[in-house]
Amino acid sequence: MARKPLISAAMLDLMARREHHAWTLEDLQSGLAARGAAPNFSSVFRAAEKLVADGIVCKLLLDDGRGRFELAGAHHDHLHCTACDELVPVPCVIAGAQSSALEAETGVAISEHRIIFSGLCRSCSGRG
Amino acid sequence: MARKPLISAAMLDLMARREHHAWTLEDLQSGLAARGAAPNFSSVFRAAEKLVADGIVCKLLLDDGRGRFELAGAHHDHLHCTACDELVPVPCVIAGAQSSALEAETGVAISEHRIIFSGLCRSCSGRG
DNA sequence: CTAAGTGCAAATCATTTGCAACCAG
DNA sequence: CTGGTTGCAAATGATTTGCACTTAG
Repeated sequence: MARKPLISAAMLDLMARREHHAWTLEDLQSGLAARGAAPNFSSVFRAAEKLVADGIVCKLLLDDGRGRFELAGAHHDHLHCTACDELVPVPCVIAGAQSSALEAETGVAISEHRIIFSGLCRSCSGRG
Repeated sequence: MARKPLISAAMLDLMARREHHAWTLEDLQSGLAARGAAPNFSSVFRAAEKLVADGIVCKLLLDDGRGRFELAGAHHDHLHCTACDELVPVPCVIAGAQSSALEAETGVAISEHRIIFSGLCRSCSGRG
């Protein structure tokens, strides 16, 4: 067995700490570095992609062009805080009926959706 | 006056033809090329960015990492067709009440949102 | 040996920027 | 001359890939 846990394992462990809800590769690399490991960026990249391939982690791309990785789980949407740049989870507001109505109205067939709200997170809005 | 219209003007003209709802820089360049102009990629890029700066065009980034430009207009959301890769407009399904409820529930302050549905467009779903 | 996981360097991709040439006023 | 456009080449930023090395099984 390895002296050090595999990067992917350490990564999951790190993500479970929820310092961030969604992590950039850089977040992951520095987070791992802070916890003893000092993995190469490529290794971080590959470990993250592997977790995505295994369905343990989800990846999404923001308008800033940087990917973010989050632990997979129940569906939810996100708010991208314009103040602190965090991507925070928010419950989904799209009811099945709405998407059905949209399908009926437009003729499209919807399989999933992704919503990014922009604004201030709880902390930055002063209500945190 | 220029013999050829400025790229930005030709670009708007091209976009108004709605061959696509949202155009990648490559779409714009090849579209312009097909209509006589054969602008440099950088020029296409700058013309598009200028239109965005002028508020005439909106830019958005899909998960494939490529930007798409669309004529600015009333708010709407999009469906990214997994079959033909087109980004088609769909009416917004988020009512003000819903976003207010979400703000009240989570403590965030929402200024805007962006929804990308994934699925089949009208044509590809066979209802087109 | 064999496959998985890593590190390092080099390659990709999609822009973005620097700079000199051009053009209408 | 002057500012706005362009073309071309080089620079960026964020991944992604190639390849050799190590190590558990």
